[in-house]
Amino acid sequence: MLLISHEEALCVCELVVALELSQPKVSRHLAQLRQFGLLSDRKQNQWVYYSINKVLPEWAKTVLTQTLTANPSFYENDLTRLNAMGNRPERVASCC
Amino acid sequence: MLLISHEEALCVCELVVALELSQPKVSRHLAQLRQFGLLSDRKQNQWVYYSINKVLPEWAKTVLTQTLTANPSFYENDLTRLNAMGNRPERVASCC
DNA sequence: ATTAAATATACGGTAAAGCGTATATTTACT
DNA sequence: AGTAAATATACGCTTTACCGTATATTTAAT
Repeated sequence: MLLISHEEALCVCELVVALELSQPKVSRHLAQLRQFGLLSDRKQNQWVYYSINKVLPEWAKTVLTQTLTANPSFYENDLTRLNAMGNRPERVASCC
Repeated sequence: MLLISHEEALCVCELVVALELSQPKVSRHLAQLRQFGLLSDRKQNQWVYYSINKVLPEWAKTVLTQTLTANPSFYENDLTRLNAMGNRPERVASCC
């Protein structure tokens, strides 16, 4: 959630690299977060991008951003791996 | 956590009534929250009062108060039962 | 001293979560 | 058409969480 919040949107394969978790594991967890309304997904070509659900109540968004900005250490390693990742899918203009 | 935050401090028997959960269940969960540094406890006569750990980082306190003030419905029923509770132990001046 | 209230915890069983593997599906590329 | 990449999901197993019951401990009241 923090990493996605920081990056606006991430696809499954990016999260697999950043979090160093298996693809089914990431996919399953994302499915749950989406199911419970925390994330939304958007399909683009062969990739599925997950982002923070924009209809989340304001207090929930505040909780996220507070946690994010106050704790860079929570995701710095993930971010390092993400930035070191080769072949990251390119975003298309239509999305943002 | 929300209820305790709202009430400053609650003892186990108050939480048992407010949450309508068994005494061992409440006690166990409180023990875990304390163990992980979220709550602190203070013994007073035969009661143990749990409160939000004051050394929690600022962002965590913000998360709590944001969630608390934005969602009274999360704990309104608990609060009703707590206020309807008879024989609530009296706080002693030495504590606050 | 005995009893009662408040709390904590040990034990055992049940329920839930979590994960790896295998596989299905969709899309892109040749 | 065939292959490869990205994603989702079903299945079975293992691990963890969770809870009720019983009981120990501490403190207060009689």
